[in-house]
Amino acid sequence: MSQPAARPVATIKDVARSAGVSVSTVSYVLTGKRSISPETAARVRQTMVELDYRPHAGARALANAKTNVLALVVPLRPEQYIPVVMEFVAAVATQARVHDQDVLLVTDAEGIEGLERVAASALVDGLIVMDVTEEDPRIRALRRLRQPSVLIGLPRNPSGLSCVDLDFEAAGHLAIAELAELGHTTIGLLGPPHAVIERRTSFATRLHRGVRAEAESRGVKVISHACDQTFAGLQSWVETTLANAPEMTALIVHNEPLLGFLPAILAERGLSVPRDMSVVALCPDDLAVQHSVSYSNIRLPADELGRAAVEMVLRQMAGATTTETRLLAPSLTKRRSTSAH
Amino acid sequence: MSQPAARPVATIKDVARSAGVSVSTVSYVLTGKRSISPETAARVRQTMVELDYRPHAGARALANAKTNVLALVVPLRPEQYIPVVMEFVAAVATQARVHDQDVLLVTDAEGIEGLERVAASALVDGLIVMDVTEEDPRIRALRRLRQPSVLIGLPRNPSGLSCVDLDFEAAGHLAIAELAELGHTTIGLLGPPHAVIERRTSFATRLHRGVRAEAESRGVKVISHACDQTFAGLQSWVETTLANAPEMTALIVHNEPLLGFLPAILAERGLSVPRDMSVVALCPDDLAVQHSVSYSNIRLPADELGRAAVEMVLRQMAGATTTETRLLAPSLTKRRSTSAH
DNA sequence: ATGAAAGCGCTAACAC
DNA sequence: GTGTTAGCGCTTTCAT
Repeated sequence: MSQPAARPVATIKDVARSAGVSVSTVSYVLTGKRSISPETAARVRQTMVELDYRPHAGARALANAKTNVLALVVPLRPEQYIPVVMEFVAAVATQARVHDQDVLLVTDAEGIEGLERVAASALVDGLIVMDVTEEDPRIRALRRLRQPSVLIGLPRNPSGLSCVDLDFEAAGHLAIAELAELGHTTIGLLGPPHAVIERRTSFATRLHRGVRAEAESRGVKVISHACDQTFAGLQSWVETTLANAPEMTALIVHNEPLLGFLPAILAERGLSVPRDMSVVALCPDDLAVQHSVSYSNIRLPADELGRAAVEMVLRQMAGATTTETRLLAPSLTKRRSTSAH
Repeated sequence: MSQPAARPVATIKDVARSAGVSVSTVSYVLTGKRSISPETAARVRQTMVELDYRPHAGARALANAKTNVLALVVPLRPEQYIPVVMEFVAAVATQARVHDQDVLLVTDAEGIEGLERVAASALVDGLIVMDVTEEDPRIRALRRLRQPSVLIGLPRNPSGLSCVDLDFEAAGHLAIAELAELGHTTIGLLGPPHAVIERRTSFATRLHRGVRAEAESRGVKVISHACDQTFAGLQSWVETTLANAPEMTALIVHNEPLLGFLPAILAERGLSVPRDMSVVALCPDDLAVQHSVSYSNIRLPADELGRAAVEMVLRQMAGATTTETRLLAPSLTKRRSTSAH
C-alpha cells in the first residue's frame, strides 16, 4: 500500500556515464543542436531507453528559460455554456500537444493576480485567455507580461495583443440575411443570459451590432430582450414576446440550453418549427443536430478557434513581433429549422 | 505592437543585493524555515515588492524536487456528459489553488504515455485521474510512478491507489428503494450511452449492481437497455420499452441530456411526469432544476469529489503511506418528478 | 541571526 | 565529433 520502491531517477549524468560519453553529447543527442556520429547517437538513445531516462522539466526550464507550458485561462461561470467552454479547452489542449506544449489550467476566479503569478514565476511561456470582455481589466496586465498572450474574444482595444474569434458581427448579418431572404420580417433574438450581456462579453455586443445593422438595411424588425436560461424562463419570454409581436415568425438563438426547450414550449402554443417559427441557432454543429428539431445553425467553431489560438501564441513565442486579430468568417448550415414564410 | 520593453526579471540575487543581505536570507524569508530578525525580514519583503520579485518556478522545482503542480487527467469523449466533467475540473482547479498548487491538464487522448511523460519529467507532484474504468490499463502505469495518484472512479482492483467516487451501488439501492416505497413495481433504467457501458466505466456497472440487488430484494421489475443520447434515440427507447412493458410507471435516469428530452417525449404519448411516470435522476443538483420538470435527484457531487481528490493526493504527497478508497454516500432530494403510484 | 557555497539537472559556449 | 565547464535561480548545509 506504500509508495512503490523508488528506483532512483536517471539523470543526464547517468546516461552519459552509462553510454560512455559526456553529458553535453547526451544533451545534443536530445536537442539535435549539433551533429553526433550515428553510432554514438544510437548508443546514447539506447542507453536512454534502458535507463528510462526523461529530462527533468524544471532543470530544462531553468537552463532554457522556457517551460513548454501554455496557460489557459478559463471561465468557470455557470452562465457561460459549459460544453462550449470545454470544446475550447479540448481544442487547445490537443493542439498544444501537437507542438509539444503542455497546458496549465488557470481559472478566471484568480483574476489578474492569477495571470501575473503564472507568468512572473515563469511557469508558462505564453497565455491563452478565454471569455474576454470589451473592456477587460486583464488586458492591461497581459500587455505588461514578458510572455505573449492570445485572447479568444475581441476587446474594444486589442492593440498589443493578438485576438481570435468568430466574426460575430458578420454572423449577425448572416443570420438576418438568411431569414429575411426566406421572407421573415419580424425576428426575435434570443441571446445569452443577462449576466453575460452585463459583463459586456464581447461576442454578445458584436452579434447584436450585426443583427441590427442588417435588419435595418433590410427593413426587418428585431425583437430582443433578456431571457432566463431555464424552461420556465423561455416559456415566459415566448409568451410575452408573442403577446406583443404575434407577427414574429423567426428566431435567432444564441443560447445553447434554450435550444432544447424551444420546440416543446412552442408546441404548447400549437406552434411548430419550422412551420410557424423558423430558427437559426448559433452553436456548435454537434449541438445543432441532437435536438428534436435539427437546427439550421451558424457554426461556433470552437475547435478551429482553439487551434488558432495555440498557433498564434506559438508564433509570438517564436519571436513574431506583430500582433494579429483574426476573425473567422461565419458559415451557415441549413437543416430542418428554417423555412420560407 | 512588439513585445513590451523587457525590464529584466529580478532574481533572488537582485533582491539580496538590493536589501543588503545574502541570498540565503532572502530564501529563508520566503520559506520561513529559519528565524529572521523582524527588521531584516521587513526590509527583504519590502525589496521584493519594489523589484516585483517572484521566485522562478523551474529553479524551485529543481532545488526542491517538487513543482507544486498536479496533473488532472480528463476524458474528452463527447459521450461523457461534458458539463459534469467540467464541474470536476472546476472543483479540482479551485481546491488546488487553496493549497497553492497549480493544475496541468492532461487529456486522456494521450493515454498511458501522457501520464508517464508528465510524471517522469517531473512536471507534476501528483496525479488525479478521471473517468476510470473497471480494468483501467492506466492503473498499472500509475502504480509504477514516483508520484502518488488518486482515481475519481473505482476500478476492480484499486490496491496501491487511492480512489474517490460517489457510491453508485448505494445510489442504485436508494433510487429503487425510493420508487418502490412510492408503489412502483416496474421501473426503467436509462443509463449512460452504450459506449460508456462498453468501456466498463466503473460507475455504470456499480449503479446497475445496486439497482438489480435492491429490485430483486423488493420484487420489483427493472427494465434496462441502451438508449441513444439524442431526442430521436429516447423517442424510440420510450416507444419500444412501453410497447413491451406498458406497466412501467417509473424511470431512473442517469444520463443528463436525456433529462431534457424526456418530458416532451412522454407528452407526445399523453403521459406526464410525475402523474404517469415518476423519474429519479442521477445528476448534479443544478441540472435537476433547470428543466420543465424539477427532477427528484440523487446528487452527483462533482465539487465534493473533486475537492476530496485534491485532499487525498496532497495527503499522499505529504508522505501518507496508506491508500484509501472513499465512497461518498448518495443522498436523494425529492422534487416534482416523483409521486405515489 | 546571518553568510558562503555546494548542488539540483540541464544547456551551450568554449575548448580540442 | 566530442569533452569540460560555467551558468540558469533556487534551497540548504555548514560555518560563524
